[in-house]
Amino acid sequence: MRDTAKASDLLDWYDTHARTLPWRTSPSDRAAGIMPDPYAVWLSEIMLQQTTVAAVKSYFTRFLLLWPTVEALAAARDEDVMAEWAGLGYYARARNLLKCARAVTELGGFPQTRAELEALPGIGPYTSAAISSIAYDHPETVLDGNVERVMSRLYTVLEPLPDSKETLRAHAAGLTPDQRAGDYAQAVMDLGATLCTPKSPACGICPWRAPCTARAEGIADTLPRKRPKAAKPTRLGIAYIARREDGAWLMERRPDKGLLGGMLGWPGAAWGDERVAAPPLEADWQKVNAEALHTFTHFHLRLDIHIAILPQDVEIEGLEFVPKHSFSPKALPTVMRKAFDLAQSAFNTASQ
DNA sequence: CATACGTGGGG
DNA sequence: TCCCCAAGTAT
Repeated sequence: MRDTAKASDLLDWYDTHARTLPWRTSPSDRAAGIMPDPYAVWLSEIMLQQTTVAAVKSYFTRFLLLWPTVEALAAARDEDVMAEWAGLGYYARARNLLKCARAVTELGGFPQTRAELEALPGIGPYTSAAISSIAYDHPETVLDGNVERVMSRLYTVLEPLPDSKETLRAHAAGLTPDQRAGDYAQAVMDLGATLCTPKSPACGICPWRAPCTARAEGIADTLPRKRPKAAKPTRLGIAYIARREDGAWLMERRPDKGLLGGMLGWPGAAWGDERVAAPPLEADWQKVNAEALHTFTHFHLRLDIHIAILPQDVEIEGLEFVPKHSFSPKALPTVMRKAFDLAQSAFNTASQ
């Protein structure tokens, strides 16, 4: 008879192979009663939503330096937080981060239960379970992309995602231990991230190699199955990048809802099937001989760049001039930074 | 329940 | 080059 997967085998593996991460309390420290700061757990989990560990590390460290407590973050200015989040993507997370920090401050601290956590902005089924287990050792079951992959292989779940999600959740719940819930949650995700990887899983050194049914059948690397994705259409647009004579840049704060919501960007017509020539004001606009190319989650974008120098006295309704000394390309979403880089080259060429 | 929502790295 | 994907959530 084949082995049954046991949490203890995974925990033993985690005790010696846990990754060292800036937001993580090691299994030996946890065993000694040292628990992580719930604020750090929450912050890291929000940043890690659909985002790689490598991308998150520097943002996490920077946020903790600037805002060491949830109260400090709650008191931050919105535009400062959005500027620091720039480049990390999924900007609704940053807006919800502030809402959540302010709600938690009002509550006097983070709640511990899944239900209470899930009532907060930006915290869904996965993140509530992650915080409750990692910060408080509540025996909640985390189900993220890693766990879905591990469970689909351990139990050979052939039904494609997302239809198989509840089946996978049941398997994951059956394995979740009452003790060391936080270590277990991080262990199963570490397993998915380091051994049970999407393309070439390292089954030979997996602590669950014996009970893994997909490995026994030689089909581990084909799971989980997923429904095919829709092709990405290409949209077109124009970015109008204007510099005032004193060096200030003409920019707009995008509305909170929708793509790049709450972020600073360049004025320009809405992106669609064709480029609509609608500059924000009359000026001697020059078309830059290069496009900014960018791919979002669900479409490709080709952005023409138009540049102009504006006189000192101009004002435009709904737009703002960002002074030279407070302007930083790093505070822009990546597509806007790409557009800026092309514009800057053009400005430099024009002035030579 | 399906879709919108970023980005950078790897195969 | 291009597609896949990464500690998902909101609507």
